[in-house]
Amino acid sequence: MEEPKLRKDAVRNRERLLAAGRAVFAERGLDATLNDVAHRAGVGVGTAYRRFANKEELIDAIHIQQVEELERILTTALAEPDPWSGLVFYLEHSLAIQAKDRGMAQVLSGQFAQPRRYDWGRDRLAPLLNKVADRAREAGLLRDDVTGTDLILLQVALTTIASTTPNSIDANEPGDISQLYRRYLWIVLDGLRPDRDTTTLLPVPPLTTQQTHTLLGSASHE
Amino acid sequence: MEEPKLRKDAVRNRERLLAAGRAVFAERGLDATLNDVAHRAGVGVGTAYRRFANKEELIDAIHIQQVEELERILTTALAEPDPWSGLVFYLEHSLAIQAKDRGMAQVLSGQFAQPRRYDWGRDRLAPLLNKVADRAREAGLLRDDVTGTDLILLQVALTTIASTTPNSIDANEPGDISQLYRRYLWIVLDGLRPDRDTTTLLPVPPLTTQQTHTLLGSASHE
DNA sequence: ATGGAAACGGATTCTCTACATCCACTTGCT
DNA sequence: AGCAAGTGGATGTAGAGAATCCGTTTCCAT
Repeated sequence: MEEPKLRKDAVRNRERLLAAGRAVFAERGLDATLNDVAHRAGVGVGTAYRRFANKEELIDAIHIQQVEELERILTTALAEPDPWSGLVFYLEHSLAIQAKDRGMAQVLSGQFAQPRRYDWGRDRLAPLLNKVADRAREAGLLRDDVTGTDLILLQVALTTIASTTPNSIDANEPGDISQLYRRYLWIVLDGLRPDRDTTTLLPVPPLTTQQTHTLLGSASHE
Repeated sequence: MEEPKLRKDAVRNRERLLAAGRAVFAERGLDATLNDVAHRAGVGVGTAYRRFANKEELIDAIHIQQVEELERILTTALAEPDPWSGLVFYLEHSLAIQAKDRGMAQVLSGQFAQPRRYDWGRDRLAPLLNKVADRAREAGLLRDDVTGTDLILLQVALTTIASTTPNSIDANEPGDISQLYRRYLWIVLDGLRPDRDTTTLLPVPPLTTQQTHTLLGSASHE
């Protein structure tokens, strides 16, 4: 193994940069500059570029942590005894995170698509998410024409609202809007339940997992 | 009135530029360049800048046409005898247009927010859209906690999917994905109907029209 | 038909912005 | 103490889009 072992201050600065990166990318999205991140970390730009070859690499490092976070959420969702509650738990938490983390939302929605860069994360999360959907569907709590990939796409759609909304300073103030996405999440959830008079026959088939990943991993917007 | 009356070739070129602008902005979104548009119009850049002071002004001119188009759709929706069909008609058509016109989607979703620039259009469409929603709700065909602003926000969310999807050349080819957004539209529509066993109490109140316009008219993303 | 105002084309200039490097100086480690 | 490792931030570079300028062409009123 090649472990050049960093000096103590180098390790400390790497840590600071990661934390600052999370904060800056969360607030301003992934077009923030490595200079911005360095400043926030209280460190020179040169240092930033010695610790991470470029912005991509820093984003990758952060992305790994975030995938692990989502993995924990999915695991918890699967541990939930009621499959529907598990599904709701996942969507609520995943969206809550993305509402506060613009950068993460960008990666997960494929709006920062470096062609195959984030496949690793998707490959890791997809099976768990599919299990969440399958479990609910097989229990008769989720309409039977809906799959795990549908949850991804719906999440992408709702994330738009979550990130359009300003992150209020005080979420209790009247007129606070930071939770607005939850309103639409619950409308969607009602649309996903099977217990209704008439469930509409959906006009288009769902995507395969593969198609979904291709779509989100290669689309480039603005 | 001040009508400097343009020369015949100038009028023709203005027309070409408008058409080219619609095409280019539809395909590539609003970050396309006036140079791009000029090229597509078969016209020099200089000409483009003589006919339209800058990109903004061209976009404005196009935007006016598009608002009128939406107005016609809303009017037709209101003429529909069944209020629910009217609502569906509006969403289907509006989304279909935005799926093919990335630029329009950007303006309507507030992703190209020049602070108060597009208020005119919103002010003009909002009352009609509210009427569409009210009519359906009062007929008991739309859940009674849902308003016109909800339709706007849901539309914004669904537009994300519509514009993430590549505009297929041939919409009949198997594996075509250009209609995918309709799948989620219909899930949402099922969530909007009142005829179900349990309608969930929504966790957040709807936005006022004013709030919605502020939100979409000032948010900056990308 | 003709003269001159209007319009045209597109190479060119201007302005920004982000990325990345370089090197004189400082710090941590043995 | 000594030196490799690390640091800061001014500076260089590159690329992209906006807009202009001016020599040439086109329109149209007389």
